Amino acid sequence: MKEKIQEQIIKALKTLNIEENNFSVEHPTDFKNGDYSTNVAMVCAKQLKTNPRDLADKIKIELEKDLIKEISKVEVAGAGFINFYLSREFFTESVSVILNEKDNWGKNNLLSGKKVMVEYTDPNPFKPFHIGHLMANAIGESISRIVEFSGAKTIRANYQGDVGPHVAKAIYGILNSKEYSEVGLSNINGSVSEVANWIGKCYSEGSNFYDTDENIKKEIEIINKAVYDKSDDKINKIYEWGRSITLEAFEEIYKLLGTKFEYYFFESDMAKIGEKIVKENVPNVFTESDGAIVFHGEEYDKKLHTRVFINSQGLPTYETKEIGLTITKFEKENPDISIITTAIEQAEYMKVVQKSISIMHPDLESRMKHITHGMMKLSTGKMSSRKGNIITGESLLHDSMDIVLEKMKDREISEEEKKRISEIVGVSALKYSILRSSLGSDIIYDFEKSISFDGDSGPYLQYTSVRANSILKKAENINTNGKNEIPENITELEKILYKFPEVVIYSYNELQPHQIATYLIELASAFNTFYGNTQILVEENKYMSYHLNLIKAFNQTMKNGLWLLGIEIPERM
RNA sequence: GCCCUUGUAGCUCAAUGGAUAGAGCACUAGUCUUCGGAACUAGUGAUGGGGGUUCGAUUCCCUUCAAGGGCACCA
Repeated sequence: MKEKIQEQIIKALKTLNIEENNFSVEHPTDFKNGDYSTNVAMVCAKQLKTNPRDLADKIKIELEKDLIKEISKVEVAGAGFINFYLSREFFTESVSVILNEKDNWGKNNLLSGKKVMVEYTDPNPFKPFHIGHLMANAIGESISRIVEFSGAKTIRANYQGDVGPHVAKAIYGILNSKEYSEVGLSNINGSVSEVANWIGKCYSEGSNFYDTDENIKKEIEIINKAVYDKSDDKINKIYEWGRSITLEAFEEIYKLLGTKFEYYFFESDMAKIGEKIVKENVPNVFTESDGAIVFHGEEYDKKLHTRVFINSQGLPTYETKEIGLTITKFEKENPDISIITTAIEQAEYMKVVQKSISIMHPDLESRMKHITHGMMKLSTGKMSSRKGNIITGESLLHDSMDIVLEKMKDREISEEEKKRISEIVGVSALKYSILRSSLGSDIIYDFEKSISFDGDSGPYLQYTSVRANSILKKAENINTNGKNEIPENITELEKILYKFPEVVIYSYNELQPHQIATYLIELASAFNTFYGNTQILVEENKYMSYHLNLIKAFNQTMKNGLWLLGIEIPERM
């Protein structure tokens, strides 16, 4: 539609002998200024040395000579805006387009035939899955779906640190725990998530000892080495046990969150691959310095800095593993775009690593994208899994689910269904609170306020949908014959519905899921207004079919939009 | 010290260089409308400070203040 309007304007300019293509056609923020608006008169007025409003009037007259059927009215307003009002036919048609396209409504093919790999979540075995991981997961999943909606084949990947000092600290904590010393591993029982939490606690304790006791620090370093070379049977046993049980616990969370990964990469596998690449590229890319192998980022871009890739003891650092990972991804899948989602603290680091890769493989430079989210912070201070003052993802999910159960306590629904609903709604509350704001800035997590169930929230969107569904269900048995007139005035709901595909494209271009969230809130709010002052299922209503179609179109759009945020809609709530 | 982010209503967040800066929470006043009140209607209230570019700046540039992150052997 936008393109059609642009064509009309260019045609009008031609007859007026004006040359200008630097104007824009946009949606005005306020509906009373029309459905589309152009600034063309203001842009041209200066070079023609005329008053923008007079010029706008002239252009308007030209436009009106040959108006396309989708436009009912053209007006000049404000400082010289030309506003276009879409016609009744346009809106009626767009509702039927939605009903035809169903689950494909809103898709585009900007990435058709392309392959996109998205890496996100990245929790570490032996450490707790905290709200930062929850954040990365919600964002990464949404980005994956937005990319998928744009026609790409999407590959989801997860990168996990299964070696390193954190593992040794956890193992030390386990070895010195009361539970282990009494009975060994055989008697540490409980559900998978309970055991995983216990391991997380052992990590935190081991970490405290590491920081405060020199002797224990040395012990932990010995364990660390043993983990690397697998030289100690007792440690190997604990390692295998702890690794698999924490990974299993993560898997339970992914299931609840609705994520399914195609690839799991582990740091232990990436180190060797990266090390080989780094060593092969000394001295042309990497250089030796003080016994270590480093990359001087600032030599290529003064905003970058130097980082160590292989330390002076000959051990590969995280940077080297990142190279191994990146190259592995391209070798295995050769994605057209490789997206990585991490916290913002990795931003400067990633720029340096990606620069080093770009020098070795110039063709990859434009294909690597790093998106960052802010840090999740407690209102009481910074979270640290080392200090143990973290909120685990699991406890947060359960708190959220408990609130839903509490709200439903008087409803006559089976306990089993209530549990299922609490999962869908609880996850939605959490995901929405993460996805509602743009990526990049910090989220201050306040225990009381951060999960919302009304207003600007995930459950509000679900609730609106559930109500709409409820009407449609009741309408199934109603005879709508002869009730299919269409009112002349256009609802705000219709003025929002047709914009959905544009929002998806915008959201993809910016890689910003919150664009979808913001749109859906506007949409739900418009629906609730419509719902509030329209009587839909009364016998004498001649607009019944039109109203029901509008509700179906709303529901389809809400369903597709919530899918992009990784949120399901329950049958009832 | 250098580099990167971010400063919008009391709070949490929006705003593709455009029109009267939008929401939610909180607060105030209403709606018990039949189809689900996790709702609806209305009101109060904001661009850190100072310059500049522009017909037009929350948006771009400069400067200043403030917060967060990063800057060699952690991940």
